[in-house]
Amino acid sequence: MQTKRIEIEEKILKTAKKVFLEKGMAGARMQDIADRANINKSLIHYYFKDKHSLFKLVFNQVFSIIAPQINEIINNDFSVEDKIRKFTYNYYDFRQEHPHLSNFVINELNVNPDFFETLTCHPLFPNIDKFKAQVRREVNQGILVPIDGEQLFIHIISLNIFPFMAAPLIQRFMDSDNKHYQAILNSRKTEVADFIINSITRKI
Amino acid sequence: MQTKRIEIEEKILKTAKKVFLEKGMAGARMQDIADRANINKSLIHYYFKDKHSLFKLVFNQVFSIIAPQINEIINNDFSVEDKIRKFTYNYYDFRQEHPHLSNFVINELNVNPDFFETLTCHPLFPNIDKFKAQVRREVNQGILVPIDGEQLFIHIISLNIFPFMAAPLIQRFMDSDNKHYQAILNSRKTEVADFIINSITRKI
DNA sequence: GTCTATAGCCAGATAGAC
DNA sequence: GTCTATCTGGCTATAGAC
Repeated sequence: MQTKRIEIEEKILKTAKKVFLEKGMAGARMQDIADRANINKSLIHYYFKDKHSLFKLVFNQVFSIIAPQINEIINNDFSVEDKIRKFTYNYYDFRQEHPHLSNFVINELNVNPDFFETLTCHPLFPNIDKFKAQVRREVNQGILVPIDGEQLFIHIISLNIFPFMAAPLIQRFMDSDNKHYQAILNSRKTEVADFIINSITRKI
Repeated sequence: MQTKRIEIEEKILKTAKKVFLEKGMAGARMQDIADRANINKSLIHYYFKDKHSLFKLVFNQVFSIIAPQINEIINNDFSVEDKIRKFTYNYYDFRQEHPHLSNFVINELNVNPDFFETLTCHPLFPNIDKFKAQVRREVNQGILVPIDGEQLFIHIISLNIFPFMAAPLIQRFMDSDNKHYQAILNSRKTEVADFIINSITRKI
């Protein structure tokens, strides 16, 4: 039955994604994936050859979720300010849905740089040239203070992504419970955008 | 010979640190540590019992390098502005010396939250209460625009740490080579501080 | 203290029955 | 396609000679 085959493939992929995201490539166990998916371990090999093949599929799939988020800053038609507000506002909900994503990608790429080969030819792989040009334009128009588009791009993603990546650690620096830290993250939906805009727009 | 014993212990620790930082706990191999340290694998067990004990030692040692960096923002007597400038300026060189540190700590804590037990009782474990109070004071004095100390703290470490953590990825978003990205990071030594200060100080 | 040899385990992968 | 049983290799850890 063709549909069942696909169902199972997807169940394995979905579960593998969960396990790889939690434990990373080196820490993940095929048996763990099989158990959580309620299937026999051999079936994973039947459908996906080996651990590495499965991982590469998951890795690309995960990147396909992240890439559009980044591209939103780069490719839509809003002003720089609106881009920042929109991205910052949406990022919180995105993280609620996909908590481990960026930790996973960044870490695996650091541990095993070979994976870049898989990524850089990805159809959605972000390139910030358009954003750089837009920033230059708005600086020339006097909307923004003089700032380099590359630096601004780094500011934006740093202020948004890092507080989630290092959440458990920062939370302890603040000696606060999970609920309080979630509230802090939530208020960053607007706080971060205000902070950036306040720095880069000309005051009257 | 007592001195030789200590020499070897330190050689193992130093090498173990290197390997754990590169590969993480799950990816590190005892054989790899032995080979790079030019000693017999059994010796590691003789000196440090097992992999886990060795890892915990390394982990705490690594955290002892990071903690003072964070505490610099929190505990010295400079104004908020000077703290930001100083930390931001020094962080680049710190990263040149210890490139994998924060990735390692943050990732291991995400994969295995149990390690927090080892950390939270660490004598240098940072607590940002003093910084919060200082920010509140400077806001009341009109030096800073109204801003929450916790949010500002998160801004500062995000803008500094993340660009290094995600360096390989961001570099490719920019389609630039390593040298260019290093230049970008280097100019952030002052750029980031200006960016923050520009947002949080009152304009004349 | 340092080595060799190996025990013992566990994980990924495969053979082969059904 | 799905299962059981098993192989194979790799890794941690230890026993024991020197």
